[in-house]
Amino acid sequence: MSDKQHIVELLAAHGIIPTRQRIDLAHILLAKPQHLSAEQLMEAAWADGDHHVSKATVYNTLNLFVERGLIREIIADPTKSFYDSTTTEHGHLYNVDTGELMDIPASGNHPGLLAALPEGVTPIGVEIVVRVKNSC
Amino acid sequence: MSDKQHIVELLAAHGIIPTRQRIDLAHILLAKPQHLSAEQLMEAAWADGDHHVSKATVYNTLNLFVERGLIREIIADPTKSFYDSTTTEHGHLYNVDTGELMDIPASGNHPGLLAALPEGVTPIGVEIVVRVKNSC
DNA sequence: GTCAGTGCAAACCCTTTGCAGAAAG
DNA sequence: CTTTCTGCAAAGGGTTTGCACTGAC
Repeated sequence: MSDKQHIVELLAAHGIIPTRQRIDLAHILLAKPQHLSAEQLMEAAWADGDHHVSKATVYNTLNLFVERGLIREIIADPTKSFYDSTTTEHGHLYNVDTGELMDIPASGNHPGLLAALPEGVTPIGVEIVVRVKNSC
Repeated sequence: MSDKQHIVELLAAHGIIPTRQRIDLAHILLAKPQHLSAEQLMEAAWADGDHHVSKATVYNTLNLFVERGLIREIIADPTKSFYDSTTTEHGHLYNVDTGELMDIPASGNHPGLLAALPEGVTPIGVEIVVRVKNSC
Protein backbone atom coordinates (compact mmCIF):
# COMPACT_ATOMS: atom_id res chain seq x y z
CA MET A 1 0.00 0.00 0.00
CA SER A 2 1.15 3.54 -0.70
CA ASP A 3 0.78 4.31 2.98
CA LYS A 4 3.59 1.96 3.86
CA GLN A 5 5.63 3.31 1.00
CA HIS A 6 5.23 6.80 2.38
CA ILE A 7 6.53 5.63 5.75
CA VAL A 8 9.50 3.95 4.10
CA GLU A 9 10.43 7.17 2.36
CA LEU A 10 9.96 9.16 5.54
CA LEU A 11 12.30 6.87 7.45
CA ALA A 12 14.85 6.97 4.67
CA ALA A 13 14.65 10.75 4.59
CA HIS A 14 15.67 10.74 8.25
CA GLY A 15 18.56 8.36 7.64
CA ILE A 16 16.77 5.40 9.14
CA ILE A 17 17.04 2.01 7.49
CA PRO A 18 13.46 0.81 7.11
CA THR A 19 12.92 -2.61 8.63
CA ARG A 20 9.62 -4.34 9.11
CA GLN A 21 9.45 -3.51 12.82
CA ARG A 22 10.41 0.12 12.33
CA ILE A 23 7.84 0.56 9.59
CA ASP A 24 5.13 -0.97 11.77
CA LEU A 25 5.98 1.23 14.74
CA ALA A 26 6.29 4.39 12.65
CA HIS A 27 2.99 3.57 11.02
CA ILE A 28 1.23 3.42 14.38
CA LEU A 29 2.99 6.43 15.85
CA LEU A 30 2.63 8.77 12.93
CA ALA A 31 -0.92 7.84 12.02
CA LYS A 32 -2.22 10.93 13.84
CA PRO A 33 -1.15 13.53 16.38
CA GLN A 34 -0.86 11.56 19.60
CA HIS A 35 1.24 10.83 22.67
CA LEU A 36 2.09 7.24 23.40
CA SER A 37 4.18 5.70 26.12
CA ALA A 38 6.53 2.90 25.20
CA GLU A 39 4.12 0.45 26.76
CA GLN A 40 1.14 1.84 24.87
CA LEU A 41 3.03 1.65 21.61
CA MET A 42 3.99 -1.92 22.34
CA GLU A 43 0.39 -2.86 23.01
CA ALA A 44 -0.80 -1.06 19.91
CA ALA A 45 1.80 -2.84 17.80
CA TRP A 46 0.79 -6.15 19.28
CA ALA A 47 -2.91 -5.52 18.67
CA ASP A 48 -2.55 -3.90 15.31
CA GLY A 49 0.10 -5.87 13.53
CA ASP A 50 0.26 -9.45 12.52
CA HIS A 51 3.94 -9.30 13.38
CA HIS A 52 5.66 -9.52 16.68
CA VAL A 53 7.78 -6.68 18.06
CA SER A 54 9.87 -7.17 21.17
CA LYS A 55 10.17 -4.75 24.05
CA ALA A 56 13.84 -4.10 23.35
CA THR A 57 13.13 -3.24 19.75
CA VAL A 58 10.38 -0.83 20.75
CA TYR A 59 12.74 1.05 23.05
CA ASN A 60 15.59 0.96 20.57
CA THR A 61 13.33 2.20 17.81
CA LEU A 62 11.82 5.00 19.89
CA ASN A 63 15.26 6.25 20.86
CA LEU A 64 16.37 6.11 17.24
CA PHE A 65 13.30 8.03 16.06
CA VAL A 66 13.81 10.71 18.71
CA GLU A 67 17.49 11.00 17.87
CA ARG A 68 16.65 11.43 14.19
CA GLY A 69 13.92 13.97 14.86
CA LEU A 70 11.05 11.87 13.63
CA ILE A 71 9.21 12.12 16.94
CA ARG A 72 9.64 14.01 20.22
CA GLU A 73 10.14 12.66 23.70
CA ILE A 74 7.94 14.29 26.31
CA ILE A 75 9.10 14.13 29.90
CA ALA A 76 5.97 14.82 31.88
CA ASP A 77 5.91 11.94 34.33
CA PRO A 78 8.92 10.93 36.39
CA THR A 79 8.11 7.25 35.95
CA LYS A 80 7.79 6.99 32.19
CA SER A 81 8.35 8.84 28.93
CA PHE A 82 5.84 9.75 26.28
CA TYR A 83 6.50 10.01 22.59
CA ASP A 84 4.80 12.69 20.51
CA SER A 85 4.14 12.32 16.82
CA THR A 86 3.90 16.10 16.53
CA THR A 87 7.37 17.58 16.38
CA THR A 88 6.46 21.24 16.05
CA GLU A 89 6.69 23.36 19.17
CA HIS A 90 3.70 23.19 21.47
CA GLY A 91 2.90 22.77 25.12
CA HIS A 92 1.35 19.86 26.95
CA LEU A 93 -1.23 19.26 29.58
CA TYR A 94 -0.59 16.30 31.83
CA ASN A 95 -3.21 14.89 34.15
CA VAL A 96 -1.37 13.18 36.99
CA ASP A 97 -4.52 11.35 38.05
CA THR A 98 -5.39 9.78 34.73
CA GLY A 99 -1.95 9.76 33.12
CA GLU A 100 -3.51 11.50 30.14
CA LEU A 101 -1.26 13.75 28.08
CA MET A 102 -2.87 16.37 25.84
CA ASP A 103 -1.69 19.10 23.53
CA ILE A 104 -2.09 22.72 24.43
CA PRO A 105 -3.30 24.39 21.28
CA ALA A 106 -2.48 27.82 22.67
CA SER A 107 0.57 29.83 21.77
CA GLY A 108 3.55 30.20 24.00
CA ASN A 109 1.91 33.08 25.78
CA HIS A 110 2.59 32.17 29.34
CA PRO A 111 -0.35 33.77 31.15
CA GLY A 112 -2.62 32.22 28.56
CA LEU A 113 -1.52 28.70 29.37
CA LEU A 114 -3.81 28.35 32.32
CA ALA A 115 -6.69 30.17 30.67
CA ALA A 116 -8.32 27.35 28.75
CA LEU A 117 -8.09 24.35 31.04
CA PRO A 118 -10.48 21.50 30.40
CA GLU A 119 -13.33 21.19 32.87
CA GLY A 120 -12.95 19.11 35.97
CA VAL A 121 -9.25 19.59 36.43
CA THR A 122 -7.21 21.76 38.76
CA PRO A 123 -3.80 23.11 37.83
CA ILE A 124 -0.89 21.92 39.94
CA GLY A 125 1.87 23.83 38.24
CA VAL A 126 3.50 24.96 35.05
CA GLU A 127 6.90 23.66 34.12
CA ILE A 128 9.07 25.13 31.41
CA VAL A 129 12.28 23.28 30.59
CA VAL A 130 14.72 24.38 27.93
CA ARG A 131 16.89 21.41 27.13
CA VAL A 132 20.40 22.18 25.91
CA LYS A 133 23.56 20.27 25.13
CA ASN A 134 27.20 21.25 24.97
CA SER A 135 27.98 22.85 21.64
CA CYS A 136 30.81 20.44 20.84
CA MET B 1 20.25 28.53 66.80
CA SER B 2 17.47 30.74 65.48
CA ASP B 3 18.09 29.33 62.03
CA LYS B 4 16.89 25.91 63.07
CA GLN B 5 13.99 27.48 64.92
CA HIS B 6 12.97 29.22 61.72
CA ILE B 7 12.96 25.90 59.88
CA VAL B 8 10.88 24.30 62.59
CA GLU B 9 8.29 27.03 62.29
CA LEU B 10 8.31 26.77 58.51
CA LEU B 11 7.68 23.04 58.63
CA ALA B 12 4.93 23.47 61.19
CA ALA B 13 3.34 26.15 59.03
CA HIS B 14 3.11 23.56 56.25
CA GLY B 15 1.59 20.96 58.53
CA ILE B 16 4.79 18.94 58.78
CA ILE B 17 5.83 17.48 62.10
CA PRO B 18 9.42 18.59 62.55
CA THR B 19 11.76 15.72 63.22
CA ARG B 20 15.52 15.83 63.36
CA GLN B 21 15.94 14.38 59.87
CA ARG B 22 13.33 16.62 58.31
CA ILE B 23 14.89 19.70 59.89
CA ASP B 24 18.32 18.70 58.63
CA LEU B 25 17.07 18.11 55.08
CA ALA B 26 14.99 21.27 55.00
CA HIS B 27 17.95 23.21 56.31
CA ILE B 28 20.14 22.03 53.43
CA LEU B 29 17.46 22.38 50.76
CA LEU B 30 16.19 25.79 51.72
CA ALA B 31 19.55 27.35 52.47
CA LYS B 32 19.57 29.01 49.03
CA PRO B 33 17.90 28.82 45.63
CA GLN B 34 19.10 25.51 44.21
CA HIS B 35 18.15 22.30 42.48
CA LEU B 36 19.21 19.06 44.09
CA SER B 37 18.59 15.49 43.09
CA ALA B 38 17.67 13.02 45.80
CA GLU B 39 21.16 11.63 45.61
CA GLN B 40 22.80 15.03 45.88
CA LEU B 41 20.67 15.87 48.90
CA MET B 42 21.61 12.60 50.50
CA GLU B 43 25.29 13.29 49.99
CA ALA B 44 24.94 16.83 51.27
CA ALA B 45 23.15 15.60 54.37
CA TRP B 46 25.80 13.00 54.95
CA ALA B 47 28.62 15.51 54.55
CA ASP B 48 26.97 18.36 56.36
CA GLY B 49 25.25 16.78 59.30
CA ASP B 50 26.60 14.89 62.21
CA HIS B 51 23.50 12.76 61.97
CA HIS B 52 22.69 9.90 59.68
CA VAL B 53 19.77 10.03 57.26
CA SER B 54 18.73 6.95 55.35
CA LYS B 55 17.85 6.82 51.68
CA ALA B 56 14.24 5.90 52.38
CA THR B 57 13.83 8.87 54.68
CA VAL B 58 15.28 11.24 52.09
CA TYR B 59 12.77 10.08 49.49
CA ASN B 60 9.87 10.05 51.95
CA THR B 61 10.79 13.54 53.12
CA LEU B 62 11.17 14.95 49.62
CA ASN B 63 7.78 13.60 48.61
CA LEU B 64 6.24 15.03 51.76
CA PHE B 65 7.81 18.44 51.17
CA VAL B 66 6.60 18.51 47.57
CA GLU B 67 3.11 17.43 48.60
CA ARG B 68 3.00 20.20 51.19
CA GLY B 69 4.31 22.84 48.81
CA LEU B 70 7.56 23.47 50.60
CA ILE B 71 9.62 22.65 47.52
CA ARG B 72 8.97 21.86 43.85
CA GLU B 73 9.74 18.74 41.91
CA ILE B 74 11.37 19.40 38.53
CA ILE B 75 11.02 16.71 35.91
CA ALA B 76 13.76 17.52 33.45
CA ASP B 77 15.54 14.20 33.13
CA PRO B 78 13.74 10.93 32.53
CA THR B 79 16.10 9.11 34.85
CA LYS B 80 15.85 11.23 37.98
CA SER B 81 13.96 14.05 39.64
CA PHE B 82 15.27 17.34 40.88
CA TYR B 83 13.94 19.32 43.79
CA ASP B 84 13.81 23.08 43.65
CA SER B 85 13.92 25.25 46.74
CA THR B 86 12.33 28.09 44.77
CA THR B 87 8.60 27.55 44.57
CA THR B 88 7.66 30.63 42.60
CA GLU B 89 7.04 30.20 38.91
CA HIS B 90 10.12 30.17 36.72
CA GLY B 91 11.62 28.18 33.90
CA HIS B 92 14.62 25.88 33.87
CA LEU B 93 17.58 25.19 31.69
CA TYR B 94 18.76 21.61 31.65
CA ASN B 95 22.08 20.55 30.18
CA VAL B 96 21.73 16.93 29.16
CA ASP B 97 25.49 16.56 28.86
CA THR B 98 26.42 17.79 32.30
CA GLY B 99 23.19 17.10 34.16
CA GLU B 100 23.26 20.70 35.32
CA LEU B 101 19.90 22.35 36.03
CA MET B 102 19.73 26.14 36.08
CA ASP B 103 17.04 28.75 36.58
CA ILE B 104 15.86 30.88 33.72
CA PRO B 105 15.61 34.35 35.14
CA ALA B 106 13.51 35.50 32.20
CA SER B 107 9.78 35.94 32.26
CA GLY B 108 7.37 33.54 30.70
CA ASN B 109 7.77 35.23 27.38
CA HIS B 110 8.19 32.28 25.11
CA PRO B 111 10.31 33.71 22.32
CA GLY B 112 12.61 35.18 24.93
CA LEU B 113 13.40 31.81 26.44
CA LEU B 114 16.04 30.98 23.91
CA ALA B 115 17.43 34.49 23.77
CA ALA B 116 19.87 34.43 26.64
CA LEU B 117 21.44 31.00 26.53
CA PRO B 118 24.76 30.54 28.30
CA GLU B 119 27.76 30.25 26.01
CA GLY B 120 28.90 26.90 24.78
CA VAL B 121 25.52 25.25 24.71
CA THR B 122 23.09 24.44 21.91
CA PRO B 123 19.35 24.29 22.42
CA ILE B 124 17.71 20.93 21.85
CA GLY B 125 14.15 21.91 22.56
CA VAL B 126 11.68 23.71 24.75
CA GLU B 127 9.16 21.80 26.77
CA ILE B 128 6.16 23.32 28.46
CA VAL B 129 4.10 21.05 30.67
CA VAL B 130 1.05 22.19 32.58
CA ARG B 131 0.43 19.64 35.28
CA VAL B 132 -3.18 19.22 36.38
CA LYS B 133 -5.14 16.89 38.61
CA ASN B 134 -8.81 15.95 38.76
CA SER B 135 -10.75 18.57 40.66
CA CYS B 136 -12.25 16.07 43.09
C1' DG C 1 1.90 3.92 76.34
C1' DT C 2 0.65 5.37 71.87
C1' DC C 3 1.37 7.03 67.38
C1' DA C 4 4.19 8.61 63.88
C1' DG C 5 8.84 8.64 61.85
C1' DT C 6 13.06 6.16 60.64
C1' DG C 7 16.17 2.73 58.72
C1' DC C 8 17.46 -1.28 56.33
C1' DA C 9 16.90 -4.32 52.72
C1' DA C 10 14.23 -6.16 49.38
C1' DA C 11 10.96 -5.27 45.87
C1' DC C 12 9.47 -2.50 41.84
C1' DC C 13 9.24 -0.72 37.33
C1' DC C 14 10.82 1.37 33.33
C1' DT C 15 14.66 1.22 30.47
C1' DT C 16 19.07 -0.45 28.72
C1' DT C 17 22.43 -3.93 27.49
C1' DG C 18 24.84 -8.45 25.92
C1' DC C 19 24.85 -11.67 22.85
C1' DA C 20 23.19 -15.24 19.67
C1' DG C 21 20.22 -15.80 15.74
C1' DA C 22 17.75 -13.65 11.70
C1' DA C 23 17.21 -10.46 7.99
C1' DA C 24 18.39 -7.24 4.30
C1' DG C 25 21.01 -5.96 0.16
C1' DC D 1 28.80 -12.59 2.54
C1' DT D 2 28.71 -8.80 5.54
C1' DT D 3 26.60 -5.65 8.17
C1' DT D 4 22.84 -4.31 10.83
C1' DC D 5 18.69 -5.35 13.26
C1' DT D 6 15.93 -8.20 16.30
C1' DG D 7 14.67 -10.78 20.36
C1' DC D 8 15.16 -12.79 24.71
C1' DA D 9 16.58 -12.51 29.18
C1' DA D 10 19.29 -10.49 32.48
C1' DA D 11 21.20 -6.33 34.37
C1' DG D 12 20.74 -1.57 35.71
C1' DG D 13 19.33 2.42 38.47
C1' DG D 14 16.24 5.57 40.64
C1' DT D 15 12.34 5.17 43.64
C1' DT D 16 9.05 2.82 46.71
C1' DT D 17 7.57 -0.42 50.17
C1' DG D 18 7.32 -3.82 54.32
C1' DC D 19 8.27 -4.23 58.72
C1' DA D 20 10.66 -3.94 63.05
C1' DC D 21 12.87 -0.37 65.84
C1' DT D 22 13.30 4.19 67.65
C1' DG D 23 11.76 8.52 69.24
C1' DA D 24 8.54 12.25 70.58
C1' DC D 25 4.88 13.69 73.54
